[in-house]
Parts: sequence; C-alpha cells; structure tokens
Amino acid sequence: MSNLNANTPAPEPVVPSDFIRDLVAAHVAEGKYPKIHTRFPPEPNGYLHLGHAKSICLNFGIAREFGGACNLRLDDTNPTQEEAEYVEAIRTDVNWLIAGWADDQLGLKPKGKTPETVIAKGSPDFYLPAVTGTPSPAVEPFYASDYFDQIYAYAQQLIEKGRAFICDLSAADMEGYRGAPDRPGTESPFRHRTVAENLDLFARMKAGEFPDGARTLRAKIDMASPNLWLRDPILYRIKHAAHHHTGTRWCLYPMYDFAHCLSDYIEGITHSICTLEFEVHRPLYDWILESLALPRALPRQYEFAKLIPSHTIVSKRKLIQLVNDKVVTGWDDPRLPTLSGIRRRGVTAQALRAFAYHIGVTKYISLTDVSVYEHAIRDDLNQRALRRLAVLRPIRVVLTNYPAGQTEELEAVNHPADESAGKRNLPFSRELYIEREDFAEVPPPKFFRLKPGGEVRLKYAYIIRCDEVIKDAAGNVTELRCTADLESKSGGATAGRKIKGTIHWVSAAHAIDAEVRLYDRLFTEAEPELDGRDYKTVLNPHSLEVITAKCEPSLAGAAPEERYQFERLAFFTLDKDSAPGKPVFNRTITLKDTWAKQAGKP
RNA sequence: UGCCCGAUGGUGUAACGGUAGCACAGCAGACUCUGAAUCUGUUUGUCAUGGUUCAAAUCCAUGUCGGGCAACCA
Repeated sequence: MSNLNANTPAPEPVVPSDFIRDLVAAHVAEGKYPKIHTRFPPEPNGYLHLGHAKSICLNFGIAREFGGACNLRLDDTNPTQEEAEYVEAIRTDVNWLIAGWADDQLGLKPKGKTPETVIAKGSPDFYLPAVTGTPSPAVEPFYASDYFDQIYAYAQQLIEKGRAFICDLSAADMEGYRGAPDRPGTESPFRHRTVAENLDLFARMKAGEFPDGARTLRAKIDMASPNLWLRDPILYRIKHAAHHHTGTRWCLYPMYDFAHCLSDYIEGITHSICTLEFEVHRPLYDWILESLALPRALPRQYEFAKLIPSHTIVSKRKLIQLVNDKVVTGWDDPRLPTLSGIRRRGVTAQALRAFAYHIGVTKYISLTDVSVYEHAIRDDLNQRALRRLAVLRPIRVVLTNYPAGQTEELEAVNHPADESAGKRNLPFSRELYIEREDFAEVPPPKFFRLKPGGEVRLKYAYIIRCDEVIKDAAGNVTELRCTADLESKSGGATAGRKIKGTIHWVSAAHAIDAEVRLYDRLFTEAEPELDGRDYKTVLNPHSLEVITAKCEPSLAGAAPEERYQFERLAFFTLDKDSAPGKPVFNRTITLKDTWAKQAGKP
C-alpha cells in the first residue's frame, strides 16, 4: 500500500486498454491524424452523473494517453430542453473530475469566438481550433449553438447539391410516410422541389415566416433503406423558442444528427465517441459529412456501452423526478449518482477515475455491481483519510480507578501507514463514551469487544475491564463501570498483554458534538426498475439517518477538502452545511465489516 | 416479421489462431492497539451445434438468447 493523505494523491492506475484505445493506438501508429482529438458533448438539460463520468474518463483519458486534446462541448440544439444553469454545473463537474489529471488536455475556446471562415475548394469551410492548457476567464467551452450560422450554410450547400429538400409534411403525416422497420417508407410529395425553391423556402423558414412544425429541412437519402435513420431524416425544424445561448436570434434549429457530425468536423475532432444507441446513426453521420465534400479530414464515430450501475438510477428524467418529488434534497444530494452528489458525499475524483478504469470499455451492455464502485472509493479513502476517533451511538463508561478531574494527553497517529501524516493528541479522562455496539451484556459467540467481566483495549489508551452494568428503570444499559489497567497504556508495563479486542472512545468531557449524516444506497434492489417496477417501491427507507455523534476535539478543526476515517466505522467528509462550531459530517462509505456479516449469520 | 450490435466464472473484464488471466464479490486462513488495511490459499467460466485448422474463446456457417432502431429529443 502506498502512503498518502489528501495532499499527496495516489498514483494513477496504469494506462487501461480497450477496443477504442486499441483503435486509436493503431491510428497513432500509422500516423493517420496529426493529433488525436476527442470531445465530451453533454446536452445542458440536466446534471452530470456516474454514466457521464465513464465517458469523461474515456474521452479525456484517450486525449491524455495519446498526447491529444478533448473538447468540452455543450450540445445545445434544442432550446426547449436546455438551461444555462446546467451549463455551469457541467463545467464545474468536468473541471472537478479531470483536475490534476487531464487539465492540460481540456479543449476550450476564446470566449465568444465562433468558427473561422475559409474558402476551400470553392466553398466555405469552417474551423474552430481549441486552446488547451490555459485556464482563464478568457476561455469557455464550445457550444454547438455557436455553429448555427455554419451549420445553416452547410445545409444550404446540401440543398444546392440536391441532397436536401424542404418538406411540408406535418409530424403526423410524416409518420405514415416513414414506413416501418420491415416495410419501406414512401417518398414525400415535396421531395422533388427545385433547388431554387428549396433555398427560398429555407431562407424564409429562417426569417420566421412559418409557424412551428410547418416545414422541415430533410436529407434526400433513401426512403426504402432498412436503416430508419436514412429515410430522409429531418435536418432542421422550426421552433420559435428562445435559446439559452443564442437568445431569440433563431427560430430554426438543427437536429442532433445534423449538428453533431458538423460540430465534430468544425472542431477538428478525430474520434467522436458515443454510446451504443447512436450506432444506427453512424451511417447518417458519415453520409452528411461525405455529402458535403469537406476539405479537411473527417471525424469518425465509435460507440461503447454506457455504464449501468446497480442500486441506483442514472436516467436524467428519473433523476429530475427524484429531485422534484423531494425523495432527495437536491441535485447534489449525497445519495444521488450525480457528480455533484458524489462529490458532496466525499468521493474523490481520483476514486472515480480508478473506478472508470476498472470497469473497462466494451460494446457489451452490462450491469456494473456497486461493489466495484464501493471498492474504488474505499481503496482511495483508505490511503488518504486521516484517522480520527468518534462515537456515533455513545454509551457512558466510568473508570472507577481513574482519578476524577485528571486529564492526560495520549498520542495518536493520523495514518497507520503514512508517518508523514503526523500525530495528534487525544485527551483522556475518567468518563468516556464508547460505541453502544462495542458492548454486549449477553455476547454472541466470538464477540471480542466489551462484556461484563471482560477486557478490551481502548485504542491508544488503557485496557479496561467491565465490572458493573448500570441500567435505567426500563432495563436499558445507561452506563458501564469499569476499571483500567493503569500500566497498560502504550509503552507501559502491561501494554503488551494480548487482548483480542480494541475499540474506539472519546473523553466525555472533551468530546465535541457533530451532526453526522449516515448515507446508504438509495435503493434496496440492484435494478430498481427491473421489469417495469416502480422505483418508489424499492426505495431504501434507511438511505439517510441523521445522528449527533461524540467526536474527538481535533475534529472541531476539520477541513472541507480533507477526508477522515472515524476508526472502525467509516469514511467521512465535512458537509457544506457545516457552520463554525457546528460541524456536519457526511458518511461517504462504511468500512468493510466482516463482524457484522458474521454476526448476521444464522 | 427488416436492419444493426452483442454474448468469457455470481459480477465486470483480458487473452488479437498456440497454457483461459485479472479485478470485484464469496469462502478459508495468517496478521492486527481499526473484526479495517495487508498477506496467503480457494470455489465458480468461453451461449449452442456444425465447419476450417496440427491447434478455435478467437476464423466461418446456422441457431439461441439479449440489446438498439420507426421524437420535428439527444
């Protein structure tokens, strides 16, 4: 195990290998492109989640491993779906996830810059190169909507080539003309308009002469194609709607298929990596690009299977529902698989990257068990978290042979495997708190914590024996009266005694209170929506429990960027709801608990 | 019932015609002033049937199963 704390990040895993990277490596080997250029193109219609993390790690990872760049692009061609709020959230999440790892590969553009126009082979060509490695307020992400002028010009070219036409069919009519997967469609009655008429109509569509849905621009391909996406697909539709980035300048917006390949081309993307559902779109992607006789190298699309994590939901629509229905407190609720939620929960970007590395990239649609995710988190946190003592569910212990009023400072290490993490002192006194679970009046087999007449070691302190159990009228244990072996402190005469159990504790007089939020999986089932089941029926009622814990005093100075392990319990991080003197800790993930598993067995 | 894609232990992946490996999970043990970590050992797998070949997870054929595709969404 390597030694590190929050300030000395763990080494990144070795470079992964998968079918896409193999392809890119081959392209590099044959010198197919001067530079590898990928892109991460989210639509700003929601928050980024675990699934996006996989894509980000893939795209930026490739850029990183092959000396290329990866553009951040907002794929914003549908004004009715997208909002500026999401743009900011996306930028934050991407920056967080790649920080210290692929910052130098992040492709942005000078603020406000749109593609440069060049005349190549007698027709306009557009290019918008990325700037990398210069984070500053003067740069911003790419926006597909910044290319509306260029995409419009490309559409005109397509019309001029006789490869696109204006269609007056309504959405309902078009459905009838489309045919079916096993039955060819029929050509639109407007398919044979003249170039001049198409150009004129297209210009008038742009000018706002027609209402929504009145006309569309369609590619002229093949209504009999077995690939539905090649049956004269719509390239442009009329939408009199304000756009988050272009305002009211347009009432005509390009469809994804038309805008995406051209955006890739304009930015000089070489490898356009997307998820499997776009596989059937690839012929259209290529058709558009090839129909335009473009002078520069064309981008190519590659598809991989998206991440499907178990015990959660990653569909944007469902995520919105969870937020709106107040099942969770917001987009950054630590139980959500959103990057903002994950971050607030205390998971580090590096853990997420390690996870992405471990799950691999294939074309096989699979369900990834959360345990892989959880392992990546534990592995990361175990290396960086500072150890602390805190008691979640306290029970009072009085050491009858320890002088009242006496306090001593005991030395404790901050990390058992990293000396450089330093040490701290723990105040010790006659009255303590220990974990309720660490005492059993009637101990189950193999219980080696505290029991009547039994001994246990207090971490960094003394070995104590339980002499007496005090109960209230209802029979609840309220206090344990114990005696300490005063020679058994670290370095003491009897410190070497073999005691099976070691438990954590805090001094009652010195402990500070902290709100602790115990998070757990949001769903009890691996596939919440299996067979159309309503996810509401499998919500985990214990996904959040809020308690007040007794913490060692040093935790009063907890830092938000730090990670802590409350020994023998779990990993925690300070929540943004903390106030001076009122710390709030989020439980990121519990430690593995072999005892709980064993104790739970019949 | 058209087209496209896929199938390797419980789960996720590697092997690119030449010993089926790794990780997670599980189980057993060692160690332990964290029942954590660490270390050791270990159970379980090439969808099926043919074919090509000295040799097939890998190439071919057929089948089976799973997924995707008929928004003026992305």
